[in-house]
Amino acid sequence: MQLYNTLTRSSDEFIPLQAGKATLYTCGPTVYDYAHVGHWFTYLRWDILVRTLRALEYDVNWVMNITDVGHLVSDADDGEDKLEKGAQREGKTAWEVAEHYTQDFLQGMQALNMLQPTELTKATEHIAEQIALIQTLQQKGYTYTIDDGVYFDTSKFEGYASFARLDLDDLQAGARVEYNKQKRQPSDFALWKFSPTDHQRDMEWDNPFGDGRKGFPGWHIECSAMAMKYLGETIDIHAGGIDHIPVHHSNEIAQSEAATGQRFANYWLHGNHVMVNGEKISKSLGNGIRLQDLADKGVSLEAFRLHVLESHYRSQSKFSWESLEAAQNRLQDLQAWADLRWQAKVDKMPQELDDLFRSSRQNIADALANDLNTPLALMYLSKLVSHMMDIEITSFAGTSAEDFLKYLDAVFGLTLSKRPDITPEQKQTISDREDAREARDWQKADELRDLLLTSGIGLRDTPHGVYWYRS
RNA sequence: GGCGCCUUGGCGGAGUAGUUACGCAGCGGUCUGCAAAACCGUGUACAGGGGUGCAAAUCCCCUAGGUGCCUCCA
Repeated sequence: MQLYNTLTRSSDEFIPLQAGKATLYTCGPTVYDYAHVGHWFTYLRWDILVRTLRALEYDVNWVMNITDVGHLVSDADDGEDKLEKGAQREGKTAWEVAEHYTQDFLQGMQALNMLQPTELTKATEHIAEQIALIQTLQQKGYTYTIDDGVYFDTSKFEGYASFARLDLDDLQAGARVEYNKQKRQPSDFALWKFSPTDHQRDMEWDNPFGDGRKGFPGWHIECSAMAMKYLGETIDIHAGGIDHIPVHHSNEIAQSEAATGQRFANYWLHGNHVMVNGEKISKSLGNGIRLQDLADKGVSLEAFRLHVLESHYRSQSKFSWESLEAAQNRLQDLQAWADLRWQAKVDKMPQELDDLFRSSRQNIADALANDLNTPLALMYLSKLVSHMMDIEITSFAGTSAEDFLKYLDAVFGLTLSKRPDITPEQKQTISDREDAREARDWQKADELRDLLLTSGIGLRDTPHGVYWYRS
């Protein structure tokens, strides 16, 4: 499998540490607000990554974090983080806020038919691991403590700038207002923050770093601590949003590799952002469309998934209702095609068609294995479908058909193989309608057709005969 | 100010040198009891200018526009 690796800025052959196994860490949500479609784009990208790895028969050990503490709003000295801020806004405790949005996120994952990570880890449940990692960094001389917390000294980690290709001098020169004068370099980041003295935080823990003040972990340390706990000091693949390259992932690499002396991750994958009306999605722009908004507009989440697949994860995608409608139409065609498998007039596919399925499946697999080229993979599927809708409409039969649908569901996360046959009664109704048409009793024929429509069964009269589809 | 990325037909979106991408929508036609579908046909798409090559959407340079990061961010 080829993966575009941010570490090398090139498409590299994927070679796991252990043959046949793949360890994967993907950055999960910060649960202080509802996830918007941009978040789901990225999470669906990694869902496809896992599906592709599994289709290639890798045993995937996948960890995703839930950031439920410590994600600082800024470097300001106010000791405020997103959870605490969200809590203030909603009149709840930070714990309640985290729980609410965590549940919402998990429901979203399920609704989108996303795979479950092997481990879904909460930052608040790994405070001890984070403290231990910070202590290791202290012992190795990578940290310094100032009034508001323990910081990582990025100047002590050689190559800090190389991952993101940062120019630290320019970073310094061009840096905006520097809030924290005690920081040695602008790029230094908090490993641990002490609680503010003027108010009580909801989330805070005892720690060995200060003068007895309680505190909470910085954002970056959780990913390193949890990734290494579950996946080891070196992991195969680390994936996340493109925005994380210069800060979060640079920091993860610095603190992890400073602590262990080992390469943290061999492959770094970054998903590009999705734009709405030419702008990135952000709270300040008020364009944070949520899954609920899709449902309100009558867009199925499966259509949304297909829409995500229609662009490549590394290109800056566009989100629009028009595109979603196109995806919905495309999905309906795929579903109508999948329904053909119950209406075959032969026991097994003709050899020629069987060969076409085999080559299509190979092409799809190759496209996915080539840095997750989902749009190209869908092209091969569409070509096969239109060929069948054209001349092989009654030949979608046998285990080849079923296996192919299952393969599509496995790699794309669709539900084409799970679409059931219609009932014997419904089949009888179709047959009765055919009789009525034969007798040119159009009124009765139309009544029967309408009857089927009320149970979600549509009919198409084609030169190859009548066939049904679920609408 | 610094560092990147991008610009493909009405819309979305693949494609890193030589084949119809594909999808959605549209248009003309065939077929059809009707709706729908299906089938056939159809659009001089590669931001602009220059360069290299037998050959460029694809490589190089310039220009224009867009956009991302540098600050929390999928």
